[in-house]
Amino acid sequence: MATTQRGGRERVPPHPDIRTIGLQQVLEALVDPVRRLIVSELYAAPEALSCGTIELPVSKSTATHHFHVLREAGLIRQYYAGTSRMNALRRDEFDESFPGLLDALMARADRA
Amino acid sequence: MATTQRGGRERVPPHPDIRTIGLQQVLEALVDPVRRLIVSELYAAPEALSCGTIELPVSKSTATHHFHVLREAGLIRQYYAGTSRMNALRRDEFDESFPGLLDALMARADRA
DNA sequence: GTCAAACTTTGATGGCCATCACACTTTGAC
DNA sequence: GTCAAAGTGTGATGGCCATCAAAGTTTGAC
Repeated sequence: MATTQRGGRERVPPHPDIRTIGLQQVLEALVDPVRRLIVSELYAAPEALSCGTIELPVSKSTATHHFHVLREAGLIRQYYAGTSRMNALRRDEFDESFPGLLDALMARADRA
Repeated sequence: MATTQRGGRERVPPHPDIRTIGLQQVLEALVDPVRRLIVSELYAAPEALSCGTIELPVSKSTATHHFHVLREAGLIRQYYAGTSRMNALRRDEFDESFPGLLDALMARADRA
């Protein structure tokens, strides 16, 4: 009893309703270059990617932190596949709440 | 001699070439809610506004700091008119370098 | 010249956040 | 069961940045 899911720590993390998310939170998420790197990889990918397939210039625990922030800001959706955690952009939903924002940012993803 | 302009402190402050400005700097400028407030006032105004006409929830010295950051990020142009400092959005130039970004952000300027 | 208005500069302070190492958990393979 | 792989959680730390008060500067008005 109470083996794996103790204390409300879900295996599928909570995803906020994008309509409850403000511009401030989104900008705070996207101002970090590592997080923008993640988003641009997902933006370019045809499907979900595991955390490990995205090369990041930070430690694993920091990477976890960044994915967490992006999820809380409504930018990505996460789910487990085996021991890997998959990540996908919530692109359509996000575009509905913030029309044009993602495209405008990703158009410049390469140039610093 | 050496009355007003000592030490290279110009009365007309330097304005960067927008093409030299990166997305990172722009986002760092726009992530601050006070600075977004300034930008949205200028976005809505038909002409340049003096610092004083924009009501801000911070002290004067902090306001000066925010205008400085916005100028360095290529978002506004500043010039003196008497003892007032006027501010205007560098809208067309900025749109050329960051197409759609300002519009996408200002569309949400009200909602947090 | 004097004065007030409108900013600017300087220095100090506080809080937040990205970062890491280290220990831990979960899962799939053998 | 054992083991390795892939992340997660927990402090702790450091640096940066928004903020302010106080003193200074510049200008126009009188």
